[in-house]
Amino acid sequence: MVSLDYKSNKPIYEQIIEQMKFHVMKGYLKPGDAIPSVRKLALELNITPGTVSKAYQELERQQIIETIRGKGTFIAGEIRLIADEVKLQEMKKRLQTEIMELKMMGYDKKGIIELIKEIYEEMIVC
Amino acid sequence: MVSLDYKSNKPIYEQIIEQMKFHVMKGYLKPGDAIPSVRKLALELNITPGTVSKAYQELERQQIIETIRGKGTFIAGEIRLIADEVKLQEMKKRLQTEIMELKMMGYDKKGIIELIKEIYEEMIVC
Amino acid sequence: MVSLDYKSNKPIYEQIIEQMKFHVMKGYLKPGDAIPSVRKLALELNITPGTVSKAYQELERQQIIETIRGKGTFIAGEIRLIADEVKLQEMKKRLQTEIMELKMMGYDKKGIIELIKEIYEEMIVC
Amino acid sequence: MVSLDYKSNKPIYEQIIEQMKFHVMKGYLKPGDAIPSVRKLALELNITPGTVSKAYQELERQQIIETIRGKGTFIAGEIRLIADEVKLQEMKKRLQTEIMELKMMGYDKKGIIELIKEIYEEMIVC
DNA sequence: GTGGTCTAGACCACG
DNA sequence: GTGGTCTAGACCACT
Repeated sequence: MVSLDYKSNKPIYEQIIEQMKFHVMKGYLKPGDAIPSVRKLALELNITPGTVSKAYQELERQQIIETIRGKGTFIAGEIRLIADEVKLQEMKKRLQTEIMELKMMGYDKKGIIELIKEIYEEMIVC
Repeated sequence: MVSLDYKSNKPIYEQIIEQMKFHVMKGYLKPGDAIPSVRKLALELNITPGTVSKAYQELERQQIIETIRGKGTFIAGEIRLIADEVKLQEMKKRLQTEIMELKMMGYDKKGIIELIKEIYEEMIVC
Repeated sequence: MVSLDYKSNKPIYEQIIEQMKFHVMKGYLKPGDAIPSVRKLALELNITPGTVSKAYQELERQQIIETIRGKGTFIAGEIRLIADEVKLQEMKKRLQTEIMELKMMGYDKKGIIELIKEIYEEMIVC
Repeated sequence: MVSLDYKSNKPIYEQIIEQMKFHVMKGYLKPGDAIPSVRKLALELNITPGTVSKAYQELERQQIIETIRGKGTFIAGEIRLIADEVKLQEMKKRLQTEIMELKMMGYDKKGIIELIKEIYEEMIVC
């Protein structure tokens, strides 16, 4: 369900967050679905529970999941990331950096759009 | 020439790298142009020379700049980022994450492409 | 494991890099093996952690080692130095200089080849 | 006569030394031949006289050239680099490093010998 | 003047 | 515990 790249410089807990979001976006996880307990997932991924906990806390903060005391953790009912202006600006900045990098690698506007489309399609299909 | 966001979680040296690349891409810095000395830029940015040095060394590794011993640092002759497969894969992964976030914020394919175009245009113009 | 020549004009961090590569090549260090933590090696060698860190970062760039966040540093899975053309040219130039010196010291072609063989054998055996 | 690579990390003065030795080895410069004055070469190479002077001093120390006061600088009568044990050991160490690097790039013993031969031939011919 | 290296020490995020 | 970043200051070689 969740596969980690320990060598990546991206923190483990962020990888968990990302993949959970991915599963939700693709519909593998639907509102109300239960997700593994902190301990279970930690055991499964062979990491410390603290790391999983950190991921879950952030997911809860973003209202992707909900914890019901004594019951477990579930995908939230209505999922829609809060699109605050600050967050959007940060994203644009990151995208700007990536686009610059692509340009310097020789991609032109058309090539970049193509690449984005390609990534988009891949994401939806598989 | 370089402006830092000291609050950002992005390391200072990376910010310098990014902005130098930006200036090169936009043509503000052309091959052969001298860039500020390590000490000078450090003074200007109110950081230690070591941090500037780290940025410059990484830029040299990427063949964006060239240092001439005892003389200073200059924009390299031929600038073209090496597009090795590993690097490209990493970039695609990062872009995938951004696109996913956008989708979850409500953007559809068209909207995302629009956003990319917008960012691209802004980058070229200003 | 690593022994430094503090008098050498060769930077300490380069000496560390070189010796780590040596150990890998000789099989003393195998893929997956943990290498000493930055602090531990620094203590052992009586140098500052920053210097060790610099060496490790360069080794990671060359894909000799991999760092796992919060865990430590390990010998990479597949080790094969990337043989880009630029690097090879630099090496040839250095070798050319050495060979010239040897010639001027009186070595002829045969003698040089003998010397190279000798160095090669020593390297493998001990 | 002397062509410099300002971008190289090899000091200018060392490049001059090397090339002078090269010319001597190839016979372009013979014992008794005059070499340019410090100022002339400095002008020609567009560098400061101090750098040329440093190179000449080292060449004189190695008994490759001789300065005759009021006359100029000349290639020494009998040229044979002093092959002291220390120097040889340093060379072997450097060669060892290069060979290791080659091995890790995939060269085997035969390939390395081939490369050395190749470099040797190139050096003699051109 | 230039960049490169190193020290001694600090703080941080991650697991 | 781990590695990554940064500071403040030093020394060095090169030009």
